[in-house]
Amino acid sequence: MPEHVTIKDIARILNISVSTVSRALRDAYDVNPETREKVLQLAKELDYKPNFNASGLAGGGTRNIGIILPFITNYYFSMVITGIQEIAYAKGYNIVLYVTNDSPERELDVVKNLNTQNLDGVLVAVCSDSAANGYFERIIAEGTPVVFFDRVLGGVDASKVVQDDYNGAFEAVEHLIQQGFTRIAHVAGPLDLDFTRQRLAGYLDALERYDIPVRKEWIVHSGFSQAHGEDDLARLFDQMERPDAVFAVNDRKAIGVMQALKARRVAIGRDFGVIGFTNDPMSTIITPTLSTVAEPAYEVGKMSCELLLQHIVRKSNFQPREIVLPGMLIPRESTLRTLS
Amino acid sequence: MPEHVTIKDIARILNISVSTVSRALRDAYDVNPETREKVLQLAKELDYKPNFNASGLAGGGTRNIGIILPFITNYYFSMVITGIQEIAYAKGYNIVLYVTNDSPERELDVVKNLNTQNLDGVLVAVCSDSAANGYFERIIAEGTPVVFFDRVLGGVDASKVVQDDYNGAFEAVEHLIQQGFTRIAHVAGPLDLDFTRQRLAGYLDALERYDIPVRKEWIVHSGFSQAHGEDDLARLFDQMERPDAVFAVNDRKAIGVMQALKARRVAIGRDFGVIGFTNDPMSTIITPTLSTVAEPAYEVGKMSCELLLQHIVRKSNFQPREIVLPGMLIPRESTLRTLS
DNA sequence: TATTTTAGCGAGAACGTTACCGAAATAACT
DNA sequence: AGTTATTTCGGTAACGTTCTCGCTAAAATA
Repeated sequence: MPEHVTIKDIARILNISVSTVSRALRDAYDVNPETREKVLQLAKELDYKPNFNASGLAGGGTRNIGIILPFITNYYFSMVITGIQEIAYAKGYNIVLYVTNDSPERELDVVKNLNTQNLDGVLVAVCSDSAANGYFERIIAEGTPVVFFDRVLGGVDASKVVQDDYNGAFEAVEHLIQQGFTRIAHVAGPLDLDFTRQRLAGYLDALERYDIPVRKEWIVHSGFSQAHGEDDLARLFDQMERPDAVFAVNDRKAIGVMQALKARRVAIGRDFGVIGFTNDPMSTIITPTLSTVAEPAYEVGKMSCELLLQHIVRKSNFQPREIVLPGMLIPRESTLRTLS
Repeated sequence: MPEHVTIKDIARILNISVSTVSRALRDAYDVNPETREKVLQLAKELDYKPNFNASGLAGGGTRNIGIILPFITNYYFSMVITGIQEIAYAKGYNIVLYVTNDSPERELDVVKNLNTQNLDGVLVAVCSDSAANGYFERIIAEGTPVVFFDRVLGGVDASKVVQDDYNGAFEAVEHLIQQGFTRIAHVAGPLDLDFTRQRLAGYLDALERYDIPVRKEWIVHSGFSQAHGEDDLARLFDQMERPDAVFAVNDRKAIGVMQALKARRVAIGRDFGVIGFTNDPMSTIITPTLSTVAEPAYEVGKMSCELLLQHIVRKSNFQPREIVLPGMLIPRESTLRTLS
């Protein structure tokens, strides 16, 4: 019953060879526009669907692209995937999803077992403490197109798409300063990730720019979760001298910070400024609403995918590119001094 | 350089035929345990990776399973995927992701172009107003294993995994009643989705069970978003007689309801009860915290995937199953009368 | 012992496509 | 006119598996 129409059927009916049909169906190389038209016409009529297993086997593409990332259960990554998916769908590519749970072992296993014969290319956001560096390099050296996004890997010869973490952080801290906060702490993430370092750098440079001395004890870092944010604030409040504002590496941690502040009955906004990074919808739900730097997650996804597809079609003569997309400061109540 | 070791290499080295190697690598049918052991040993040594394109072409499986769903940017679906992914990874299957954006046209297009030759099976949550009924039936009739989850399709002969929407809704409304709310409205979702109807039924039966007359004007329905929740509450408050509590079909709408209530300076909890459905992390972030019915999203994902894999390996002699997983009532501040 | 069964294996043909190369046929030059 | 390019096509061999047979040798049966 699964009577699938193949390239052979088309060839037989049109009384031409399969080679010609194959060529006509892809790019009109070595084929008469007329016969090409006939092939396309008949293919549509018969509802022909190419078999990508065969195509992949024979050396053509599989039309599958892989995504390797730590999580999908947060706003940022799910938006990135949505962006990727939009482009992939438009261009007729399928997405194969690999979630590493932010575990280096899992990531390593995924990359080792990445069947690059099944994949035309891979989009990747590495996990914290990634140990797969060498394996990614090998895949890239073998010629598989790879694009890193958000959590990029240093030193490898591949395209990269990130948001402007440095300037976003700078603007966030600048905003705190302009709101009159001067004792600004930074609740950071794992420092092995590039964007964490970028945001830290933006924080440091903003302080320097406004002649505010850096206090190392006000830079605390741990994981990315809300609980980590709560812990980090506790560590900040355990100190003799407390800060009066926090720039958090992301919204989830900022929300943890806010919850911890609420538990301590600190008036967020008026007495204590909090700003995050991401623009997670949660930041509009929490009271007071959380100021943040909006990340162009959807655009990061789209851009990454577009780059990857370019790499795939141009294959060897494609120069890796590094793209930085701008974020946007979104002031809300958590940094508003005038809040009653 | 991409020197990939194949089944032929193993055969040549061991001086046996490819057929034997092939059999040894899969299930030990017609192969001596000794030679099987040798093959497995050498395969591991050479780091042999099967080519699933070839396998798929030749009639074996592709080790790819598809997921078709409306969104990935909400808590529920992202958790379901995480669950699916966990099982798939453990069993060595890849996940191919199709996001329909809850658009019937898009879904139709995806299903029509679903290359079932590339997929061993498909997991699907249909979109609102799905028009792909017939196409799913065709795929199923062709023998492709399909499991529906959450948003199931009625009448088709396939496995289904859902949470206990009816009882969850019943318990939610019962909880409102027990908290002393009597004028309970229902902010529903699109009624063409089965689980929306189930939750409505639970709502109606709970009212009946406690001898509370149903007021049709207090049952409003629209989409699933927060904005829809705000609109629905406005419609409720436009009426002469207002309810004193709302059971919302999901947390996003419940949050919309809460925001609209806050704008109207209604004391949520004390004067007006709100309960949602899902247990989205947002429900713990909002003030007051939102009571809800926790959905076993992760378990739905795991169970769906397990069922699908069973179907795949047992192929024709697999009886479709329907599984209902229990939810759990989680009372929080938004239904607490005693709240100051 | 003669016969049948069974376990284990191999040969070869698929599966649907693309890559490679050569053959016509036509067009464009001397 | 003869020669050379160019365009358009077809034949055939892959790609790495699985599948369907059929074969051999050993084991079980008569």
